[in-house]
Amino acid sequence: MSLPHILLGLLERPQSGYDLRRAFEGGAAHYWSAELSQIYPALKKLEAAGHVTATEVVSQKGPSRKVYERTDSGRNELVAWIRTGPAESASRLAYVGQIEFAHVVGDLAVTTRLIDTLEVSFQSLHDLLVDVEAELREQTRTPRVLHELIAVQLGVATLRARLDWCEDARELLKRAS
Amino acid sequence: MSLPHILLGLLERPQSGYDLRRAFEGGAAHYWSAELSQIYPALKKLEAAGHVTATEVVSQKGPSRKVYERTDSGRNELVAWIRTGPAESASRLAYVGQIEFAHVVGDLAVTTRLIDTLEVSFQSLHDLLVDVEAELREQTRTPRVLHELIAVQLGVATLRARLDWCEDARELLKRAS
DNA sequence: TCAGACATGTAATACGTTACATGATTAA
DNA sequence: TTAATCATGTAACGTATTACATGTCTGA
Repeated sequence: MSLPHILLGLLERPQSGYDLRRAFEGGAAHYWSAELSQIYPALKKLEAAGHVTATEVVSQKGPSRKVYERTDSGRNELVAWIRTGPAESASRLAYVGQIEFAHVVGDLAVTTRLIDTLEVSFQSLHDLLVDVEAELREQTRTPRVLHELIAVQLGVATLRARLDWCEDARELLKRAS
Repeated sequence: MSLPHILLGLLERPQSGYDLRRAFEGGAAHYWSAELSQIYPALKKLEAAGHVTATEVVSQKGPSRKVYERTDSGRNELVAWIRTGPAESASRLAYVGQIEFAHVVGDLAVTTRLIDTLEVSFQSLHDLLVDVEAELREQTRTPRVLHELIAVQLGVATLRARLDWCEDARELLKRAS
């Protein structure tokens, strides 16, 4: 049950469901994602549980927004979740399987193409996270900023490692052909 | 629809459902996982589709096993999947959120404890993968071995990066306290 | 004899994606 | 005028976890 807790965390600042989805396309993309069809019901359940409150706000552009705000109860629930220790779950990176099994194709160029395509995705997320990291470095080092910095650095480190791997893997494939 | 394809890939060597689950606890753990309750129905569907065949084999220990073998049709399906390009999906690493939001706890020691616990998991998977990598390095460099090596190196590189991050993050937290 | 590994399965529940439904505002 | 973005929601379907159900063999 992580999505509700992730939403509670992101609601450090009051936001609408629509805003929260944009977080999953931006700085939060490296660790979580959810569709609007999952976010809206999740927010309703959090409201029913008293963890957030909703306020209808007239929007400048488009229909009126429902801005959600975290309550003390929601804050307590978030703290309790964090105190239970790391919420680890299994990785599901199908593309690694595709590479591992790609020998059945009988054409190393297919593997190289897989890696080239992956590299583009890795690079764009990496660049985005580096920007987020730079912004955080310019801010006063409050506990909040410190934690955000640590979290984004995990993403940057992971993506740097994967980008390096792309080069190394391509080199191994070139030597083998 | 990745699980069936992952299973087809792992069935490079004929195996039972029980065997396949053990793969997800071993060398395949860094990119995929599935429970037996998901594996058994998936194998049945693959059999119905003609992508695998099942053979009942009497076991030395315990009840008789159902050993699945990939057919030509299954091999073609696997190749087609790999040729469609990388199957990318969103990351879901709730523990990164826990760290990002941990400032609400108001106690940096909690964040440090999260990182310490994560480090233990990272280390054990890292060590396992390093062993797998070493074994592959000793084998003749066939295309199959080359691809397995490349895949496992992505896991090793990712985990090395995360282990380094654990140290760096702890250092930042120490300076801040 | 009893716990743990071996071995296969189904059922209930929870989580996540895609498709559907509606409508306003803005910029090209 | 028409496409894109803003904004909220439901329904249908697919994927994954937990719990249930059954039974054998081996070693302590």
